[in-house]
Amino acid sequence: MLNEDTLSISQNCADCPIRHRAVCARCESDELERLEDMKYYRNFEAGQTVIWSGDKMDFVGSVVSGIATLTQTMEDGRTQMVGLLLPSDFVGRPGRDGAAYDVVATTDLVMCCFRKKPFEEMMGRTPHIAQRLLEMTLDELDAAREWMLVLGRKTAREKIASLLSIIARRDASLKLAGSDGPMVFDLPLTREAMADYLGLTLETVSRQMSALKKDGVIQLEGKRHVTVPDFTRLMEEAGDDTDGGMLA
Amino acid sequence: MLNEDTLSISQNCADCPIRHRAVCARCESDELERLEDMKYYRNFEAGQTVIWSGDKMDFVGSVVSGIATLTQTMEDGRTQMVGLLLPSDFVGRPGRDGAAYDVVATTDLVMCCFRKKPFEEMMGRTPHIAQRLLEMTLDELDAAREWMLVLGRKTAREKIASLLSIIARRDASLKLAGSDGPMVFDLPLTREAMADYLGLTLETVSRQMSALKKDGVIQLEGKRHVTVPDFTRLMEEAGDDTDGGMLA
DNA sequence: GATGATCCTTGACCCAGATCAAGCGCGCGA
DNA sequence: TCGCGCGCTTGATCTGGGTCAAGGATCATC
Repeated sequence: MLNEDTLSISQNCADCPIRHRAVCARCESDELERLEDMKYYRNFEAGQTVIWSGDKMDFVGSVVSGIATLTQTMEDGRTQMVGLLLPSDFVGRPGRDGAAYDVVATTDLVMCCFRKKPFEEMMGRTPHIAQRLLEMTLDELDAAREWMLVLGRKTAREKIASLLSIIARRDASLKLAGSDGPMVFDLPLTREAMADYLGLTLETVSRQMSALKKDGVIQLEGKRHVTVPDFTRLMEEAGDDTDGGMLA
Repeated sequence: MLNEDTLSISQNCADCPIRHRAVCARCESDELERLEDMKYYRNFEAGQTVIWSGDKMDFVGSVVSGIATLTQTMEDGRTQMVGLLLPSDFVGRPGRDGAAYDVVATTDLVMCCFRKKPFEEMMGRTPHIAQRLLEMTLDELDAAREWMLVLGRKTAREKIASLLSIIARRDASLKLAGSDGPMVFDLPLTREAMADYLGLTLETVSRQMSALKKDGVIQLEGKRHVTVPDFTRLMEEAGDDTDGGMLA
């Protein structure tokens, strides 16, 4: 429960792995220098809670490496994941003090944090930071709305296929593109986390994973290592427009 | 299917009903003048489609009066509402050409539209427009995430209660606040639209409305006119933290 | 005042996914 | 090497909400 895991890895923005995709993507080197003054790194272990819903937040920041989840919980314990934070994703909301959601590290996690006050001030004086954040927020809003369709209208099988295709697509975009060969990746989520993402129980997740495997839509090695022999097939199972993701 | 309903009501920004809440909330009068050059009003009748998903959009804009819905539809016809657009809400995404969702007028609707190109340029040169849009987008993102919890984890009865409490709260905030008396409002949505919002069928919506009525949580006069004698009770039925909305 | 059309309600039945329960397999600490 | 815990699978049963079907209420048009 102690988040004192603050490790000041001396690291500078110039060779940051998320340099070109995070909030700071469009900053010039003099602006990066100013950002470096207000920034610090924090490390979290898999399973650790980064922020509790309702806590006061005195920082905002970016995921540098690892994966975290945004979740909302009702009093009786029902929980729903409302966001999946990947490297370069932004955490926290300028202009608001309390955290609205729990943030939990799913894997080991490194975050680049900015002290909130100075960051807000800088955002006021540096338009393209706000513009970049707007862009990122609009993308997140689109993702959230896509997810509303999944939660509201898709069957359990379609939900699982949707999640797998999202993770597969993201993984492919990291490991530089190309190659129509089978897609291979490791699931970063437990069955329970998948259930929380999809509004299902973990038993249903397990059953549908088994069904997709039996039907040859995916292959499983162990519980987490997934091979997708035919991505188009997976997309069909997800109920998505088959040609959907192919533009852009 | 003809949207030629363009009616140039001569109207100026100074006495616009959403002046202080829309994207232009923080604009000075000289900036408003520039906005007036690129703006025009459009009227739609209840039921008319404002934008088809996938269409090229050459404008962005704000809802001035009336209500519209943002919906997503799968090939087989399943549809999910992903946003409810109320006066002052923003439509369209700067920096993207195609519309991502269908926008449909639920009631008669007046929109204040800006030609997209000039608006984008102005946004580049006027930081507080982007900042205001960021603020609004972050609010929408929060609303979308709240809705993900509703869609993923709530029962039919809780879903209905959640929707009613949202509409009741919004209505109260318009009719200036105060008064612990019963809240009274008209539902702006058909049972089918409510179903699309909540990921239910219209039959289930109807049954749960009847159940809430029978249990005295709401009173119904006709199909649309709702009285909420005890808002706290409604919030409990929604499964929300009873004291949730009371801060701020 | 009949004739639809639209929107809504209610009933009967069914099924996808939840719930309850048992057990497997793998990694880890003693 | 054992045992124990965690993550996962699988089976049996239950149920909330979907599906199908039959009207009712209100309104506009003839």
